[in-house]
Amino acid sequence: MDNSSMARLLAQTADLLEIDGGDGFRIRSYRRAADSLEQTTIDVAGITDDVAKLLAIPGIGKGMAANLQAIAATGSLPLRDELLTKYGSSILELLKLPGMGPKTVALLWDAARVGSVDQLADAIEAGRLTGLPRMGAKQIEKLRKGIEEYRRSSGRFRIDDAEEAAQRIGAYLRTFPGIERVTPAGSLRRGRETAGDLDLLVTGPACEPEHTAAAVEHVAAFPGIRDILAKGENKVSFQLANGLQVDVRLLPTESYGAALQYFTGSKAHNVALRQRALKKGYTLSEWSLARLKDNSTVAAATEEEIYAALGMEWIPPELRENLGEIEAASAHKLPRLIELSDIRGDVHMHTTATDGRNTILEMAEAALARGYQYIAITDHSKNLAMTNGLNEKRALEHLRRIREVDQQMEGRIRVMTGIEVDILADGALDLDNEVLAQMDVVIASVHTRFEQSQEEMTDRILRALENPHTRILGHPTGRLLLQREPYALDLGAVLRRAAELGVAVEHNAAPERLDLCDRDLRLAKELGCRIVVSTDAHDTRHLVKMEYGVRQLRRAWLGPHDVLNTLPARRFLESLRPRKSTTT
DNA sequence: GCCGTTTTCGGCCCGACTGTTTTCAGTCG
Repeated sequence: MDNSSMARLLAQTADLLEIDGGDGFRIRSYRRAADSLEQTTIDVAGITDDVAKLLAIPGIGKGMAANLQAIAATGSLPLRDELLTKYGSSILELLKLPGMGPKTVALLWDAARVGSVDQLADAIEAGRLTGLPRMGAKQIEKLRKGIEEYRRSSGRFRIDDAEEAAQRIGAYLRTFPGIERVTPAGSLRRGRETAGDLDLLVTGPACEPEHTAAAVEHVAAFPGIRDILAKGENKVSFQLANGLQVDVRLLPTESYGAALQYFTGSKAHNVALRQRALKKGYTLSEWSLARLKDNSTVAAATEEEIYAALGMEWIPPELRENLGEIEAASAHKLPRLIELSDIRGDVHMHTTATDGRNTILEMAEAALARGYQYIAITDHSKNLAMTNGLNEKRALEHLRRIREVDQQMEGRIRVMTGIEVDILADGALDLDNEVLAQMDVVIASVHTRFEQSQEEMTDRILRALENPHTRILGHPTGRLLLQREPYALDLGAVLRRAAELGVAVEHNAAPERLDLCDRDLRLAKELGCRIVVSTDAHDTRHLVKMEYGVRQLRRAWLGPHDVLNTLPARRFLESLRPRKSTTT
């Protein structure tokens, strides 16, 4: 079992203990152990028979080591199983509803025997919640909305989870002699934020017609499979433990391009493309582009050939949504899209000073290794108490240390000073202007989404933009993917004002928080916003998430000139809103 | 349940906000 799966079991146990009213510190130690397993590079399953090595992992003591051994031996944890038996296997999904914490879950269980989202919906309909402590009309309405949202989003998976699964399965498939290429198609290849399922296209000698039997068996023997849904001559469909459905297709090499094109989609793009093929006297299928009159093949082995035969440039998968890309490709006027290698710096990251896991120096070294020319260290401000946010005094101390590291790097990489300052309910920033004035990069972000109306939230952010020290608006929509709606705000008004004032808007690249969707990014460009893409890294390893952010930018048709942090360090800083001097 | 000790037990991130409250419990970050 991999570390993430073990971590999930520990985290679930923590949630269950909390519902069960267990000791808070014991619960936290389970959470900490889970985090630790996510972070460590050690393969924990491989060392469970060596207690000394287990104890060397932070957050793992004698008790937790025994838990890990139990997991390795049985695939589960006795305490977790016991609690799931007590409360039912669906109890944890309730925690995903907004405003629903362990205490409320416990209350609903005790008072109404509600143990799942469906049961909660029934209980609300039947009016069984009215009269319960802390269950007023507003609270019940909030739950009702939360259930709707939950039902809408369940069934889709975050792109990084899908990607991780694709890589794991791909690595496994390639161990089979005769399997050469494994390519993800579908929404993963198009770079969407979520994927409903995973399409993997496989080619190689073992995938040629009439010879697929052994390869099919190999696919079906993938260790992570929960359930096989279908198994034919050239397709295996299965479900992973997390519910993600995977379709693996074995393809002859000569029709690989046609299949890749077909299964990459989108549907709208393919429909438009097929219409175009028909006009030219061709027919396009997952097997080939062929002449209508005699069914002879025109192109099939590569996508490039197919698009070329239709009189088009090859279209990057991110653009295939039938939003004008077919016309542009026909006129040979596709834009030069931004690429990961265009990014010269990452300007939003946290360190051990607040809730990050690496030091300033470690972040700088990791960014240097990625080939960046600069970074900005932007830790949290004091209002985020839970993260050990910086007050004025600590922020200035931190600024000094950032400058020291900058010196230490001797020009190999520029380390800019910065802060991610919190936007309070009234739109004020939670640090003194004298401190903000000394920072290279001031990112102002909303972190708390209390019940503000759309007007109030918009106003809150507009006020923050007016603060002359705000240089970047951080994660503007606060959307937590697949869990919450964005907090309602008039994004158009915010982006318009940001453009007027020269405040850059951040596209947060972290997949768990992809913030401006491709449509929002198109709007930002139309309105003339300066756009910054950054990872919000809390760990050196998070720096790679830049890749996901860049893919969203590509989906929005953005090029290198549309994004500020493709510029060299000095020009990047000059392109931000001018710094306000300290004294007025 | 972990940790760091003053080696045997006490400490373990905390402040803002909401709703249902008559003074506060619960959630969130």
